[in-house]
Amino acid sequence: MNQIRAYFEQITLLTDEEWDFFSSKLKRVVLPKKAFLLQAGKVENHLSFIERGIVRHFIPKIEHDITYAFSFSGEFVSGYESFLTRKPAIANIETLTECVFWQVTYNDLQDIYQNTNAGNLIGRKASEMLFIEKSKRELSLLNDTAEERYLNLFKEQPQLIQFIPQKYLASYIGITPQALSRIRKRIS
Amino acid sequence: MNQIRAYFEQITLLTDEEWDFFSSKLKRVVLPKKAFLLQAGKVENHLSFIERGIVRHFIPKIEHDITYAFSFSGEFVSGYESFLTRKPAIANIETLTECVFWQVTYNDLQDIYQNTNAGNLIGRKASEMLFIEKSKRELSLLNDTAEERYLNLFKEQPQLIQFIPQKYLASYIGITPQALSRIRKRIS
DNA sequence: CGCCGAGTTGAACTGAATCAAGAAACGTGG
DNA sequence: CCACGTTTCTTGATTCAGTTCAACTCGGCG
Repeated sequence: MNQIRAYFEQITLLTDEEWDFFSSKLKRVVLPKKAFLLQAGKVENHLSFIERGIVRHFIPKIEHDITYAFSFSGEFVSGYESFLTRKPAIANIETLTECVFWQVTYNDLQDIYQNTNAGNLIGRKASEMLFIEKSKRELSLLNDTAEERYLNLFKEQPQLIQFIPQKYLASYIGITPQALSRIRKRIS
Repeated sequence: MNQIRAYFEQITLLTDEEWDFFSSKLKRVVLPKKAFLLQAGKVENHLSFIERGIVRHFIPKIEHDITYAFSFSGEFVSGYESFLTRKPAIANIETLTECVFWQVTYNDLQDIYQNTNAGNLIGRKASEMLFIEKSKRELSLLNDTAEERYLNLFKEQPQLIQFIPQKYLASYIGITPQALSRIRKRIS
């Protein structure tokens, strides 16, 4: 759990009381590979810190799913849209490896927001960071070619390519597995 | 300025003291059509509420700009990535009509965050909303065809189509003006 | 009146989708 | 630990949406 405190303290120093209050709300959860952290149609009730493992966010479709994000150890993960709006999630979140999470519930988080200054600040900063990430992704989708997105993925997340099946990477890039296979052939 | 207070009070009720503190920081700015609210390369120093008018966010490119967002009266606008990170903006923000803004500076906003509970809360909620919007856009770019994105624009922002030149809409959708012209012909 | 930017239309081209089939990798049970 | 079946990856042929380049029209403005 120390890595969670360290994560927060990149944003703001916590008193021991603040940390005790927050950490008392955390519950450790272990999921095997290919398990659902969140199912489409249900309301996301957790914010989860990934101690170990990789998860995939995807929209289920009849023809083929749309994988639109991955999350890794050392990051927070949630069906954040559903978590914030309290509406059913349209996405699934699935473990790609065995995962260890530390979870806080929605109600406990609201409690933290209301009772600690640090909580509200961290919540704001976290949302700001998420916004910035999505903004970068938007520009990449508008501006870069599929090949450029694949190469950027290599550069920024080399660990991805090893553990994540290509069909998911393809979907994340916005192309079919066949097209990704051809791109890989071309640039190798 | 009352519409700003109303905007905030969708999130949380403000005491008169809180509102007075906040509104004392606001400065009214009027810009003509085709003026820059923010220039790429400069650090965004303002968060601006649009009392009247429309602006366009775009990345300047040698070949052709990438228009990636619009903002309208009744909304806040900022080169938010630059504003948050204090790094030079990569985007321009340009008025498409004459505009009236109410602006708060970065330092004044930090002041508000530090000295009011409501400020931090509103900042968090605003960032959360922005994140949700960008998430929707991400899915639209990954999943929808250009034609679907155009039709969605019609449905959700009918006022856009009248006031915004098609070449900007085309860029926003992620296609060339020629392609948009053909789509319009096909569906009409 | 003439010019210029925006929009339209056409023709050739291109990156990726689709459909289809074969090869490789993976996991599950015996 | 091997054998089988399933899934993933690759490769080919065809189709399609959108790009690019180019020519032309239209409307507004100096």
